[in-house]
Amino acid sequence: MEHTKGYKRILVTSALPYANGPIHLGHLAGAYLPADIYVRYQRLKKRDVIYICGSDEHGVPITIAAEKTGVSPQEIVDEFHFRNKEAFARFGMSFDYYGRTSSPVHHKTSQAFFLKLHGQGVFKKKAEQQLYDPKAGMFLPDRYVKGECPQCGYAEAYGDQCEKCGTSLSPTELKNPVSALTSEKPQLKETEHWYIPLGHFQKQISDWIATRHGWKSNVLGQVKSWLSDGLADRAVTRDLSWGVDVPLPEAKGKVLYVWFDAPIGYISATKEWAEARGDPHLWKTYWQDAETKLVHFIGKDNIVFHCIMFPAMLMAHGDYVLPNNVPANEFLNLEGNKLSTSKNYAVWLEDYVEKFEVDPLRYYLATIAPETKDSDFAWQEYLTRNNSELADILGNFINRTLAFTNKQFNGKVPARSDLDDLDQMMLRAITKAPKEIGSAIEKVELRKALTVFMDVARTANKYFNDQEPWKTVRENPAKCATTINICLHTCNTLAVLMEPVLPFSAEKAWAMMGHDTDVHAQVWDGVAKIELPAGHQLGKTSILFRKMEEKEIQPEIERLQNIQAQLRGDVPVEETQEEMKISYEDFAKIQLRVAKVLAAEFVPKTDKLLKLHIQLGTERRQIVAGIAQKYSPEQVIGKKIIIVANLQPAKIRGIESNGMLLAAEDDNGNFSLLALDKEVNDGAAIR
RNA sequence: GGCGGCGUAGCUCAGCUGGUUAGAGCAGCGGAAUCAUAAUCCGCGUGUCCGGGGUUCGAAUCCCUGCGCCGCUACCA
Repeated sequence: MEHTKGYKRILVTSALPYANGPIHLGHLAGAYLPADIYVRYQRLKKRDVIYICGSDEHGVPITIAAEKTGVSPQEIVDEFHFRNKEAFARFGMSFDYYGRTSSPVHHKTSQAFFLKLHGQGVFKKKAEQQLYDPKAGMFLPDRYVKGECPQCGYAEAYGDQCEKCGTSLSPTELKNPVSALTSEKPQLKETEHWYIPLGHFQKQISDWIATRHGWKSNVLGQVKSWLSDGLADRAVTRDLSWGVDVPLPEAKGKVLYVWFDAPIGYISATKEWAEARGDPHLWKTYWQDAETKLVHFIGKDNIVFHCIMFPAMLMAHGDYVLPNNVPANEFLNLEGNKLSTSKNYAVWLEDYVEKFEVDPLRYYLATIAPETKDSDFAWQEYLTRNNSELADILGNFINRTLAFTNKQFNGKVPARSDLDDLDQMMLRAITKAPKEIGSAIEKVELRKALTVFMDVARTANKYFNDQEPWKTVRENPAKCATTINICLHTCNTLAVLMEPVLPFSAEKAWAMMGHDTDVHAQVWDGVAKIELPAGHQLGKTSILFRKMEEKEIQPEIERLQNIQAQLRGDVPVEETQEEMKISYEDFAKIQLRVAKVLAAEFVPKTDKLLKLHIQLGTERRQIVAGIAQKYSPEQVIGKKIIIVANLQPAKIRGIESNGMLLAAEDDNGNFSLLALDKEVNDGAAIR
């Protein structure tokens, strides 16, 4: 099942990650790791392959993130572009080029694409009524309109969805809508946009889909569902200041819709790659020559864009190849729950690489790749797979072989002599493995590939046991030499076969085998026949996969459990507190008073605590406050602060605290003691 | 509401176009071995294959239906 038959080159893309947040495990398992494994394998097969990715940097969520943090959209995308690029590199992602859609080449490319379609009369122009903020002087994206939810009455619903009851909305449905930018009441105003009439491509797309063999059932299912619903017109422009300007004089203040420009990012990034190689036209070979096999790796949320809209755009344009396959993955869950970027329920790649080894994560994620259904990442299982498979089966086989060779043969490859049945079976196993693993990777069945791969190491351990070289070393040295010779060849084979999934370990293993060549440049098909001549000196042996301990992953598990507990409401969360209305009587129970700080000192052996002596009119008290990370004793002595005077006394780290100081803290960790506007005497009550 | 995917041993999952006593890994139990990262190898158990109906000589595998989980999409058929 050589999918690659009939093709001269392969162009692989992974979904452009959206540059408003960091990369997490779900992204990796779905769109990035499978592609990287696929590409690394194709390189070892000596095929002409390039791997293209980059940051998707336009669209409303980015302008919202910018508003929120008070910086420009460009600053947001700069931050995440470089952070994500760096994190990917540390994870071993082998992109040939990692571009970004804010680049000039991309702007030019997508404008040219738009103009070509526009020139062919592909688009429809439609006028429609949209909400407009007169004070800000702009049309409001759905997310920028707030108002009362018509379903549940929640006052802070957004124009696209109510966060409270979950119903999806359109901005005109909201009662008492206001602009999120200026709080002005938005007005309906006419605006014009260009639409791509996808319905015109319905037949062409259906016919093309019908020729797609070997596509995954989940992908075909989604596509057919869309097709049977009938394809509708879809806007390719919108009123926004952040994005690729629509290259028409009458389209001032309009940009290309992000869904339209993002996939063109694959093309722009390929152009930039070609330029960087000093061959500016090379990109055309990969995008416009029918002998190119184009493969898009994505998550299931992206199916419609890569199987319907982008192909329709490419068909309309006419110069481009269409995707050969779109092996979309399902989603990865985390410890049994859905990942959530906004709730911080995720494992972030940049955090992971600071604390742990990369290859065990690549291995575990590949073994649980959500190929046919959602799968689950569990730290405990990650640890088990690392210890019992990578360390005990694969690593230990290589280690026992090398240790034995070092001890009995001075670290030199012993000569092979007559082969018995077991020897021949082992040799057959390593000859057969590249084909089997390869055909699984070719079909993007990574779990299968990994199972076959690990079975080679299992077989090798059995072979070692059955031949008992520790006995034959005395009784039959020639047989012992043969056994170890074959084990060493097996190690050599494993070192290359692990490269797509375990690139860093492959380098280590290859060096341990005494090679000074590049493991990434080996030839997949000939791997079992690579010669290790008798007398070849092996490199220095070291442990390939370290065993991990429970205590290393315990903090990670606890962190996730805490977040879940908060989401379930076991721990009160801010939102419910905000919502709770209290009576004046409730408020009156709290005595707030002004206090003057007389003395302050750090509480020994704590990070956060200060012990304060305060004056409340005629009364003196001692309180303990958790502000030491933000304020030193010197900074607070003499200050007038606000305290809760009638709080039950408590002992904190054994020190009595008779009251609580008030301070404000925002989401970004900005922290301030409450202070007074004018001078009043200490002890004054607050009402 | 419509559509799609999935529902198999304690856990995580394989089982292609229907055909011998339904499989693997992990966990558990027993044994062998001692070269090796307290590593390896061998043996052992359990399953109304989500429920119900149907097609067939024969279904985990095909069809219908109900339930559950996940996702896409929506008041428009």
